[in-house]
Amino acid sequence: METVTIKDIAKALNLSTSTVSRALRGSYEINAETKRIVIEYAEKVSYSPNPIALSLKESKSKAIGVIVPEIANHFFSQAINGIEDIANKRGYHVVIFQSHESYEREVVNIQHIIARKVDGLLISLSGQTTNLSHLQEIKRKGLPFVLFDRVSDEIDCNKVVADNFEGAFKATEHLILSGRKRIAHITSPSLLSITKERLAGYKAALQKYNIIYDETLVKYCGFGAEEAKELVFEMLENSKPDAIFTASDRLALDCFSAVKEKNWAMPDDVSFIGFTNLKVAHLLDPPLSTVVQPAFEIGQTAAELLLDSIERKPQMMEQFRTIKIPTELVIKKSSEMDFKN
Amino acid sequence: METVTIKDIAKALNLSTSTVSRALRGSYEINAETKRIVIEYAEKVSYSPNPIALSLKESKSKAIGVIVPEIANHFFSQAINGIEDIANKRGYHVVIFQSHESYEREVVNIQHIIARKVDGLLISLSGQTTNLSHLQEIKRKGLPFVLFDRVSDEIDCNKVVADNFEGAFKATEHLILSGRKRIAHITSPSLLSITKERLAGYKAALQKYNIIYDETLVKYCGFGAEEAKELVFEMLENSKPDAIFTASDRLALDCFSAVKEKNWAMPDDVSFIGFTNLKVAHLLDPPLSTVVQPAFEIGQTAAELLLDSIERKPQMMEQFRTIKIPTELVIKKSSEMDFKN
DNA sequence: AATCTTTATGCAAACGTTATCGGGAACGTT
DNA sequence: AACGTTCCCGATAACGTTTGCATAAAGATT
Repeated sequence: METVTIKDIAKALNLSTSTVSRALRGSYEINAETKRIVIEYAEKVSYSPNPIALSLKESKSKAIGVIVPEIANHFFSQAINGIEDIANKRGYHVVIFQSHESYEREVVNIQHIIARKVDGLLISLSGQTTNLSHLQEIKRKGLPFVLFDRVSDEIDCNKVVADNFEGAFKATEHLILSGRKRIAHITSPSLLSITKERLAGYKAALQKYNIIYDETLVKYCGFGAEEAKELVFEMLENSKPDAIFTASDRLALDCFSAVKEKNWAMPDDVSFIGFTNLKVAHLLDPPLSTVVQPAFEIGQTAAELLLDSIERKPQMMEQFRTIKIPTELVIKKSSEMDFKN
Repeated sequence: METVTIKDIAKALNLSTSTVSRALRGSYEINAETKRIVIEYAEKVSYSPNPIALSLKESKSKAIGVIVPEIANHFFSQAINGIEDIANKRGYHVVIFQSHESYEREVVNIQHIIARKVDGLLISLSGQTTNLSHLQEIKRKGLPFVLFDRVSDEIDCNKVVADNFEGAFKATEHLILSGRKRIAHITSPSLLSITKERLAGYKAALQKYNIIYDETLVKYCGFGAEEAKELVFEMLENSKPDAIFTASDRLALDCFSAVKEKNWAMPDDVSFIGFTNLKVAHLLDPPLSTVVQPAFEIGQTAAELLLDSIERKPQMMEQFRTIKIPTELVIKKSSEMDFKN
């Protein structure tokens, strides 16, 4: 793995490393002719500076770290595309890690990634994360970071989220207006902030239309393989909902699948709408209504915020912001008007 | 971003950096008592070694780079999970880059990732890549790398692929056995090796059942947004296929969607089978038959091969291998028996 | 002619770590 | 008393780069 270094150039040209370094960076104090020679030679041997050495010296790396629960999730892979888009435009690399919804993996990932001297972090919390001391720690260290999508109230920092309240409200309202009364809400673990916000939107819509909130219709679902399915079976059996509104890509699919398995017809027996970014929603049977989060845009916004934060002069105190991005309601057959009413 | 270094520990404990370094690595030539003190103190101030400094010194980083066309593609995100699985178990990090099917981005990504001194590379070629000089270059430099899925015949190196011939053969044979005669094959750009192998499998199956190969039934499709759709429209119109067999996740979805848009019934008007890793295939309308590639396992195998290659003693010459992993045929309604025949 | 500027370059330190070498102290062996 | 061992530990160089400082040569100013 022979690589050309500044030293090699210096030796070949009978110059000192400092001169070469300065010539390459176009310093004014180097003779134009010397510069030309150095630059040409560097070009010829295809010199490229060693970013590791730079990182060591400067203690920064022009790289940002991203930690998401799962890249196989559409929402996150699209968000990462948004992050990459901005980061690359501004000259940064993106290093991606997955927590796989595990708190421990989230913590060790953060340690690893910090040790690698990234200039900042974009984090979407794992489903298991309750303790935020690892974040408090990086905040204390002064390492810039932005939370996105899966954020927490328990820490004051920059955040970018979809407007979960609004999305849930619109979805619930739509179900109500299409004649549904017993609307089930199957959602993520109760400690996630997305869960709380969506639940609040759901409740607000019920209230607006004077439907009494029935807590047996709300279920929190963890990340177990069969968990969602059993929950749906049990709910269909006992609570007899006439509509189901799910949070998250994963829940939408698992629950949708479970309803089909029981041969309940959608939308006739039960109307269905999910909070998802699935690209194939319109190809499902029946085509699936969704609340679509602008994942790409969320990623872009989070990256912008982070890079601004990184490049800010240290003296100027930062005012933390929470940016909310509107969602879009896409209605398909799975939640169309209930003609029985 | 105050970080504790070995120097700080040395100063605090009135020792030399070398002693601290050795104590931390448990060297036998350090007094047990001294070791204890150092280790305890390091623990207390939560020292963690600076991997950047190590990389600079050792010229290796315990990190491997992955370059894929698109993480939003199911096949690749699952493959990455397989890669991560092995890499983490063996103490390596994974740095992910996307080429977005662009040759130029592939090249600059490779440059970036090499400059960051990864210990090896896992690459799945972009759809645009024809020129392999960037790979020849890293081969010449002696940097270990493994090609997976999207590989090329034009370079001799380690490769891991699904058994594309077998998968295509089985899919085509299945269509024939269920009564189809005019089987269209919509596939990726002709220069990709997966394209050639799948086409070969398709042809072999036709031949086995004495069906004459009709080249108007084979279409190569690039990565344009509407390309696949128009191709399908045109094909349905002119070539009147009674079955469609597509390569890749992306093509399966785009073509499936196009067939539905034209209101051709599957499987009655046209039978459909795709080469895909879509998790939701069974939820589509109609449920989609697929040739499933063991993406996770391909990722694992490629990572194993790479790490072996990295950790091999330099003196022992490496024998390059190509590992083929069997595919699985999953039949659903979209390609069920044609009762009209 | 003496001094000051300017221009262009080199030297050396620093970032954090480890490996090589060397050496002092304590002990045992002749 | 002289020498060889063993046990611990420290100084230093090195990885590739940038930068503050020093300096040499040449030109400009008295």
